[in-house]
Amino acid sequence: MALVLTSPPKGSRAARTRATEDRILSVALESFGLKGFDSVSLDDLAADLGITKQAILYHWSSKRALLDAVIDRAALDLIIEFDGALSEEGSGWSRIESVVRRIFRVAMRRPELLGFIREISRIGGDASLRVTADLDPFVSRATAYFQREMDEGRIRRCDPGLLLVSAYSTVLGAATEVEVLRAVGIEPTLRSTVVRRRELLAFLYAAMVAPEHARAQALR
Amino acid sequence: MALVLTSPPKGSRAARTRATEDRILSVALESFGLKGFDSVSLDDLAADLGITKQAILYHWSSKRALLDAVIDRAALDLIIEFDGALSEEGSGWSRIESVVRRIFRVAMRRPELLGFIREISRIGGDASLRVTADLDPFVSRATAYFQREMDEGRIRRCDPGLLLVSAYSTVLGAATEVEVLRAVGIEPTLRSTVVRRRELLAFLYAAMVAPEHARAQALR
DNA sequence: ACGAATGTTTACCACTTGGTAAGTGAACCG
DNA sequence: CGGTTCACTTACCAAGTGGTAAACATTCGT
Repeated sequence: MALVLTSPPKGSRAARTRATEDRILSVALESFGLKGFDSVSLDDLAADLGITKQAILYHWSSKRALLDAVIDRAALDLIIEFDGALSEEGSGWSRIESVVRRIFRVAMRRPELLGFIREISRIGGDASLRVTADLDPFVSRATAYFQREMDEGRIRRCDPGLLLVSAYSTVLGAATEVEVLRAVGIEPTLRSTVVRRRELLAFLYAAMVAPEHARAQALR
Repeated sequence: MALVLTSPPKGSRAARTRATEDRILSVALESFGLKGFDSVSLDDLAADLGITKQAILYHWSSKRALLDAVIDRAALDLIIEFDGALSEEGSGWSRIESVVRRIFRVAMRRPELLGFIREISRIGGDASLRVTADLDPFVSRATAYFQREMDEGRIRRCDPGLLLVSAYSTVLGAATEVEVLRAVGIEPTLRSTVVRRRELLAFLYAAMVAPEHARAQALR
């Protein structure tokens, strides 16, 4: 009876509460990201979690409040996934390359995370403001990084914000638009993903790297 | 009494029926595209149209059947919007440029149309299959076009399907990811859209045009 | 050991959902 | 003209929605 993993409570009450809220946020993020906020009822969530809807409403006073919490967690997850790449060493292009690889990895392993950001964009209003605010520090770091790379002539000079958007939507699209891939006759298998990533890197490389720098690198 | 525009029925009964169905499809496309399929109830649609929900269910037997009809109409609209660009004259790059301009125009004037395609991708299943089937002829034309351009050395050689996806998601993203733009500090005004389009064209140009060809063009 | 705080459940509610059944008035056709 | 078809409405319904109230069990502080 000592080590039954299901019912017997482990850890302090506070710890278990945290664990429960964590589980709820996880499942909610996954469901909202894949199916959409309105398509997932509190009863659905509760059923997935093996609890009742009212247990969820105990931790957050409304479905909307739960959404806010999920937004915060998604932003945190995103930052954790990507911020490290910006801190990695390596020259300009290799760092961008590592970010792209990371996005692909996230898109494959956690499609719900990127889907959730899309969903929030569509919901708009306060939800968008919240995720924007949550991600602001990260966005600042990224644009500052682009700016530096441009100043040092390693990537083509242009508006850093727009470059970020272009790169973001290109990578996110290539990583997530499964249906579009299917439409052009590409089944999204692991192998095709590798090919896609390689093509995309070439695409981005040609678009971003400053011509002089590319020539200089090639001559080495 | 003769020219009251509201109530008095005009045209044959068949014509009026067609007009009603057309209105329903228009409003449904707009609502589904902007708010999502599950977020829009039949009552919402009916209220927007000034009719009753049952009038909608008279023309289509279920909400799902209505969705299928909206998919067909969205695909038709897309093809009408874009297919012409593929037929325009002009050299390789200028044709691509005109397609990009057209997508931006559509994204600005009819955001619901591109949003709807995204929504269908998320719904998946039969809905995705349907839109894929609807768009197949158009996709075939586009990839064939890319293939030809590559064969004649006007754009970089790569998988035409992947190139289409990259270009598609880049343009669609830059045109529609309003919230992301906001996050990087760009308010989506008309002027910023023009700037974005110009930057994006440079981005795509650098990525797609074959280097030799670009040099040859530049030397002219 | 005991009362209080905490996390969860059962019971319930008003409202909305997609969908059905039956009725109504106008347009069409003989 | 008279009946039938058509486009649509009014009247419902069962299931599901987010949310409230209260009961209940466990764990905590004392």
